[in-house]
Amino acid sequence: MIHCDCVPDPTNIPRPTIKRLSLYLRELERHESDGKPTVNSRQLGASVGITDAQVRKDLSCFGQFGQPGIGYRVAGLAVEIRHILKVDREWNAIVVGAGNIGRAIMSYPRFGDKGFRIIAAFDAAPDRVGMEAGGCRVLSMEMLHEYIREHQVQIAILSVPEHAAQDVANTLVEAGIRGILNFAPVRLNIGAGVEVTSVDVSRSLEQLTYQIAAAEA
Amino acid sequence: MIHCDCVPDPTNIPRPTIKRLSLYLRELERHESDGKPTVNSRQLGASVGITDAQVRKDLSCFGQFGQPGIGYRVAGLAVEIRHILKVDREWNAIVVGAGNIGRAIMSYPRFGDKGFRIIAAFDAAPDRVGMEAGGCRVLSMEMLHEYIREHQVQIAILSVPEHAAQDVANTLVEAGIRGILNFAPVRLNIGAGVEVTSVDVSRSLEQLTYQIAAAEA
DNA sequence: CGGTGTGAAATAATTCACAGCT
DNA sequence: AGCTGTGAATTATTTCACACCG
Repeated sequence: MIHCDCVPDPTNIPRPTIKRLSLYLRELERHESDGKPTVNSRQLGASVGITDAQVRKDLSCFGQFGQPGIGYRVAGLAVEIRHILKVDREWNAIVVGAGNIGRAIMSYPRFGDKGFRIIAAFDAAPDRVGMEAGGCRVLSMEMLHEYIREHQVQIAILSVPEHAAQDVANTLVEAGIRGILNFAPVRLNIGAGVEVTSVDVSRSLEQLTYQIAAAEA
Repeated sequence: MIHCDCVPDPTNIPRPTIKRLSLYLRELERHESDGKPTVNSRQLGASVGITDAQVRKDLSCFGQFGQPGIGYRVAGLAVEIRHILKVDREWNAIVVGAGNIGRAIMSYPRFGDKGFRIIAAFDAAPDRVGMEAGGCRVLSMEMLHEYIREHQVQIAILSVPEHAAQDVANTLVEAGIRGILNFAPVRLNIGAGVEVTSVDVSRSLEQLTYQIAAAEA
């Protein structure tokens, strides 16, 4: 169990590996609350739907965390993965766009458990300013820039309508945001240095219809 | 422009290709409403962030849709892609779990535009039964099974709490659902013949924090 | 044993580069 | 000229298989 602080050159770590890391962590947390002390690569793989070899290969990118003949210590591995994903710290997030999706995000209590603190929300519509959801208040969009700087906000959850997304994203970048979780069905045009991850429900539905049809062919 | 009704053996079509198809379609619809008659692979690629060769390779899995020297007819290609993704028809969907996320989905008007008709919602909590959002009503969970059969519901959008997700999914499968869009952060254990696609916001946030940290290293 | 870590082999996906069409 | 469609080459990812360790 070597704790490696210097993450090895991230460019040669497969993207798919990073995506699976989140799944492993989720599963480890489940084992943790079940009180299971260890887990092996086959069990972990089965629970996320992949092979044992893949699990071992993924983890080996970051260090040697297992014990031959035993498997992985659940608690220890969870700590390692949280460290790799950088969820071993608190992140300040804001919601931008307090429509239906935005307010649903504000109200979801589980983000706080995971270290994502939603500390404010913003909306351009005057009648939404002052609303509250999940214990945080909706502020005027005019305060966005200043707020991000003053409160060291690293992450913005962007849930404005499609047509406003790029403009608002530009403001976020100018204000020094570090990452954007984008719910609008547009590709944001963002310079280097700011990361974007998108969630697109329509797209997911389209994947589903394709798969349904393909399965019965 | 050959319209191929027999989709070639779907097993050898790369998964990434299918994911990109949705992006192409989105972009084509944008061009369509801008009144642009044609688009070439370089433009299309640039707008979704990939190379022109990739665009052509993706499309060539399904037929020959382009015209040398010209590019692709925007409207024609959109029709083809809708056909491939099976969004050239109407799909009946229900929302199961009328919490914050569920109601946000019900209220999102754009799904209807794309052929996804959300025709009902269900919740186990009596105080949520009878609520309305986005023009559709919340029914009792007890009616779920019967409703799916009687109304030919093909897709369920599952937005119940994590601990209930597997149970509800089992009910959906028994009732003959064909696909599930899963918002709960669990891997659903579902037999063959029912497709599952997941949306996991916590996971997306974790991808984001990893990327933010990796970018500055 | 039972299980990890890891090179080597196999498979999948992307990019190149160019013949051929308009 | 301008652009598609596509084999061939390259690069990325997964799987295999086995040495080695507790």
